[in-house]
Amino acid sequence: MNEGHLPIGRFARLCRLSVKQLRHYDELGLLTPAYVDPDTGYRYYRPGQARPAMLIGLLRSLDVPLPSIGRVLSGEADVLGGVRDRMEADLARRERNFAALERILSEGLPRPEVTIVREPARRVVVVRDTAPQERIGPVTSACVARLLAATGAPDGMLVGLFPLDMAEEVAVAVALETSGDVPGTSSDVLPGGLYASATHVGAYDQIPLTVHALLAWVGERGHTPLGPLREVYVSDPATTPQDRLVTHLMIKLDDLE
Amino acid sequence: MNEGHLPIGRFARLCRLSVKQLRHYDELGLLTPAYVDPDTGYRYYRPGQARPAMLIGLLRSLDVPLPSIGRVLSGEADVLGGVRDRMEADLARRERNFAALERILSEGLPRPEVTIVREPARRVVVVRDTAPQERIGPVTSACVARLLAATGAPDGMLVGLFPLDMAEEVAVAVALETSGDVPGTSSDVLPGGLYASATHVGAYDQIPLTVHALLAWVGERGHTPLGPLREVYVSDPATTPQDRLVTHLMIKLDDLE
DNA sequence: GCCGCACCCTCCCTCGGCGGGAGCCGTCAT
DNA sequence: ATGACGGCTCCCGCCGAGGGAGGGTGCGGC
Repeated sequence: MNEGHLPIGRFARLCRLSVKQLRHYDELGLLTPAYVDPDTGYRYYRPGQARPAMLIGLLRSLDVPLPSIGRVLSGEADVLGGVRDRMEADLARRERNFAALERILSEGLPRPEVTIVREPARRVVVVRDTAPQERIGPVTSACVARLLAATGAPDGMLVGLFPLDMAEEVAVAVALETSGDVPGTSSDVLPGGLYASATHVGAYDQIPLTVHALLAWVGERGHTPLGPLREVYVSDPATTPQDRLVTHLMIKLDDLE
Repeated sequence: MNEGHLPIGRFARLCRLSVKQLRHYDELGLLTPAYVDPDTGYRYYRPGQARPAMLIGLLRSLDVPLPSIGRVLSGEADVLGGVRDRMEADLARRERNFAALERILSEGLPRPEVTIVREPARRVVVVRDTAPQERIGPVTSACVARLLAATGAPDGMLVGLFPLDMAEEVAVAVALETSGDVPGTSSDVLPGGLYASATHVGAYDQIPLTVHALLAWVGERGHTPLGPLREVYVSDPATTPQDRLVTHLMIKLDDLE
């Protein structure tokens, strides 16, 4: 019984894990000691448990969550694929955040000029979709492509519409001003009225920076923004460098007194 | 007193924050309500507080920690620069982890062949430095450059020595086998004896994968690894593609019985 | 047989940034 | 006056540990 059984401290040194970690993994059922003394509660491990123990350490060092590691250890397939996908999305988000922070550091907080403009109601054709937050960019591009494919050449301003409260799934819409109906698309009317408007210069990824400044301006004056945010795409992203893209951001205001 | 004072829920909608968040920021002193009713404890905010509130929201959306945001709000300089540096290091680490996970997914867990070899004691010249974990790569390269600059052409095997327990600061050493003293470097002797050895093929970033496999092999047999890990650099990273780099990993064993 | 030391046990607190909910009270429009 | 909200405080949970309190054990030396 005592042959080759290691108490937790020795086993921890062998596997380069802490005693706390081993107890935690025992508690979660990831790595049960080969023998637990029923009187004292002492945990004893066999050297053969070093490989699964170190596998846990390896995967943890790669930021794989413990529940996923548990499923890997129990032989479930495709667990790591899912982890990989989540890590990839997380990585992309962090890269965007990092780029935004660098922009703030080099250019300061965006303080765009905000103006109040009176917009007429506009008759538009609309293409809609939904996307998780991190896929908004490509999904919007796809909507634009579908819209332009349906209408041919653009004959009016191209507008993106996004809800202000960013939930898990975001309803994305792209609208193009038009004079008549276009088959295969839904026609709609964007409401007119007073809008607060600011201009964003830079990559589409960093639009949230200017949106925040716009909404701060609106909030400071005690207005409540209404309805979806409008993004008027002024530049052609195919021919303009990312950091020169111009976008007008507009939000409808409630009663202006 | 009531002019333009908003209760917490209305202010939360205005700033696109949750009531919970606003209470939390109040508790931390990041954003104190303009007025708190001393009888009821009700918090009231002014529209002018929307800008700092939304700044908190913006920075949080970029993963800036709340304590750092607090220092930004109180006008401290260079806070975001520090945050940026930490984010950059974190991002690099996550990218390495992601690459390692992709390797595991495409090639499976590394299961290198492990052999026990008898090594002679080797007389070497050594260059030492210390580095935080995430800077081990470049610091090691710099040590190699210094070593080669001091010795001229390499006349023996090039070895990296790394402690097994990865602490905050890691002592890095690079050794080159030599027959005589070289001025300006320290001379040393690598101990001989029995070593467990495995071969890593791939980027230096992913050496930990094979190290884990090697140590698992050692641990499974009940041996305790001794002293620093040796990495014998077989390939020239200047002329070999990253995923073909060959490195021998060796660890001294205790008494083999 | 006994001492001491290293080791082991369980239980609880801490960190960050909230979300969820219980249980209670305030505000405001009808 | 009444009900529908909305506000308040307090506590728990998440994740993956680390830290420490307070107490029991294993083993070597005398």
